[in-house]
Amino acid sequence: MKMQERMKTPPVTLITIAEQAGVSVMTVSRALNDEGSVAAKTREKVRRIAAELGYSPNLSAKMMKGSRTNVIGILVNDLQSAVINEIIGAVSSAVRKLEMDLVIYNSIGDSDNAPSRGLGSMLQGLCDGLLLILPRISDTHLRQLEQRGLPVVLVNYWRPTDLPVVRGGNSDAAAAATRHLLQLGHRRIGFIAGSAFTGQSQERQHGYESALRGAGIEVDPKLIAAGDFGRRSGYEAASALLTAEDAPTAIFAANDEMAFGAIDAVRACGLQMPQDVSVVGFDDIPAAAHVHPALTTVRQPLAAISEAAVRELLVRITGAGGERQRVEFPSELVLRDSTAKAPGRAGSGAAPGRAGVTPVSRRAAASKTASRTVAATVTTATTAKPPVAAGAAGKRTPKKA
Amino acid sequence: MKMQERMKTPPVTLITIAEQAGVSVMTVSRALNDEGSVAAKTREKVRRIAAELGYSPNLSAKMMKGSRTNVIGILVNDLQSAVINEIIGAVSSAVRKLEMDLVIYNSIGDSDNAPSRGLGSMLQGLCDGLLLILPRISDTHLRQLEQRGLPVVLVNYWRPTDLPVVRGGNSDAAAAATRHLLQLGHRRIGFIAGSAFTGQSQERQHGYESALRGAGIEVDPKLIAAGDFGRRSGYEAASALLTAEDAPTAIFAANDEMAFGAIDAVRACGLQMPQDVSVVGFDDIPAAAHVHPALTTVRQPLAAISEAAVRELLVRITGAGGERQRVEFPSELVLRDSTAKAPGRAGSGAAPGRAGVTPVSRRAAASKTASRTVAATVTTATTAKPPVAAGAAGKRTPKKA
DNA sequence: ATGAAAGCGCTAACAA
DNA sequence: TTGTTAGCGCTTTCAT
Repeated sequence: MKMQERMKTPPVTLITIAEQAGVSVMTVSRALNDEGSVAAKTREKVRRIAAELGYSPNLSAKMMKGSRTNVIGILVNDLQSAVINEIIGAVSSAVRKLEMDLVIYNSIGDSDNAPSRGLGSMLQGLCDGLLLILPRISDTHLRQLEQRGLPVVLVNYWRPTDLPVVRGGNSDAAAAATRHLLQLGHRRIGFIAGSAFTGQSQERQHGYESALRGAGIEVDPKLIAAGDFGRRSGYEAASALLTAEDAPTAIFAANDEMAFGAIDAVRACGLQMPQDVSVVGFDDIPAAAHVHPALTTVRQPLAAISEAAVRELLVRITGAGGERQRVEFPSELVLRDSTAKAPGRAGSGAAPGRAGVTPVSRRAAASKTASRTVAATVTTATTAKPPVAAGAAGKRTPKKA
Repeated sequence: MKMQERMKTPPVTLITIAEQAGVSVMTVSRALNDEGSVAAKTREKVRRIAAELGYSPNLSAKMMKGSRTNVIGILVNDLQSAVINEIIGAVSSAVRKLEMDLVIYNSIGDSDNAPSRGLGSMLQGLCDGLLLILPRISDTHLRQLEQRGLPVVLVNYWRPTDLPVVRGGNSDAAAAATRHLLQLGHRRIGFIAGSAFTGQSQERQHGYESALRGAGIEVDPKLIAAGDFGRRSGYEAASALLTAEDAPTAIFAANDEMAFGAIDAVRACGLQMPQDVSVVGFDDIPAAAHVHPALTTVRQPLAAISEAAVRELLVRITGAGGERQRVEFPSELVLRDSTAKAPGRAGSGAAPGRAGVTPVSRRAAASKTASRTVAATVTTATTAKPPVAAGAAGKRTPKKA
């Protein structure tokens, strides 16, 4: 016996069921899909047999006939990213509510050249529509997608495109974060930029710069350091900023990971957090509440974004109408313990609701993971009105279960 | 103009190419797949045209013919889980090396009843094989899968099954963690169990109990609390343990999330970490290094596990032979700052390499995210020898980029 | 209410 | 080397 034959049950098809039920294949199809008219008794019988046999439809065949598969696809390039994972989780819930299925396609590494191969699979087959999350995809490929006629919605994409986009505020919230630092009396505020793929870093930097200008402060290019959204790059950028002449008293990193790196750098320089240097991040990934000191950062309403993205996609799949090309949700500033009054200054103001709070009581609050959120300026959607009133001032951060 | 017709390019099929090239469909198929014999010149031409037209094969059609799709699927039930995400990332790399594609199917919520619907899609179509990661899947469904003849490999599954399993050590590492606490002088050590789905919590509890017995300590059921792997449940379980009579001086949680909750609970009880109470977790999720105090925990070699799982799956897909039914990798204890000598005791020993380290210097070490790892007992695989020599004592934790 | 036939895009098997 | 035929599982169309 050289070949140990595996006992595979031949797949159950409509034919199998039809034979068992003594009806035609077509009747079975109709019975199972609730389409056309089938005698109640027949449908009952067919369904029972299908259940008994453990029938499950062959999606490929279904799709080949051009009908809907009820599967929507997500294309991501970095499953390690906490933000992306939160979005995926939220999308997952939204999709489930619609009784549809979700398939995630990980195109990590396909930075620019080869995504078409993988895309092809999703495209041609399987899914009715595609959600692109923080794609590094090139414009060329975006256009290819569009032409295929497969419904596509971009999530958190900020570069110019004609494709529909659902996203969270960057610029306004970044400005709010910067103003928060200004109110604490900081005058030299460093910025650590991320990579440019999705355009988000640029938006955040824009908010940072406009807040400075709004306060009558010149933007100093020497205070702007380049990073790549990774923790290490945040460490290095912050180290450079802090050891340079006329170092900043506060650092605004374009994402939380880099902010973590910046915190490490502050300590490595022998400085105290937040007394000597304040640090602000962006994203409010779960770890942001758990680092020490807990990170003041900006949170996008990822659940709302995800739900809207799915809704937009569905509208395009069904052709129901009412598409929006741009949907934006305001982000909100989350105050925690990584920011404090600028050293050697009384501070020209205090954080809302936190005036006079000493570092000690701040830390106590941190241990309970409590934090307050402050509304960022509400971004008005380009072609649609802001779908939710997110970001009410003073709203409590929901505790993570 | 009521209906804004979308301009969809009709999909490029073999037929399109065949017409353009003036050959038959079959020749095109052969040319593109390098199968059969095709004149070099013809193949060249066909390929050029295919490229020009941006052809990408219809996977569904391909699969319907029963040929390989070069896609492997992952079935998960919780994309929010940090552990699962790390596994997925590692699997992703492994799959990419094989020039195959990866599709993730999120079956969250399908705890027991309805996974067949979603499973069906993956099964019937799309993928050549399936990796089940920490599935909550019922035995019935497992068996169904097996019978379909679709190659399946379970990752980190601990309940009894005939299906192939690749997993990381639980029991031995949990015993090592418990012995670590014992060496620090702790005698009353609480255990917070997780949910029972994958059998992992039971394994960890088993290690905990056997270590206690090995030290001649009776297992006290009152020291064992039930959780569900969520942070909140860890908080509640730890609160209960700490406020009970004869409270433990150390708590071993079956995963990091619950350990975080336990740390919160310790503080909420007005106790100091780690002077009054030591806490140990399991998993070493990224956040474990960033909480305060940094968490002593157990790390599974997820990269090795993932690679082995993919390899096992591929072996089954190709029928190349050399299958292993059980592959296990030893896990290792990661010492950080959440564990210290038992209060009011000299301690019957000290953690390897950390004797005499005061809390102060411990915290300093934490800020650099430095940690040491200690080998857990090596678990010998059931039907195969341990594939890697993971867990050398004293090995440095690789710094996260 | 039910059935028969055709065909989606592709490839295995045979034919030329 | 190339082409023809058939059919994968399903649904749409047109009959009955």
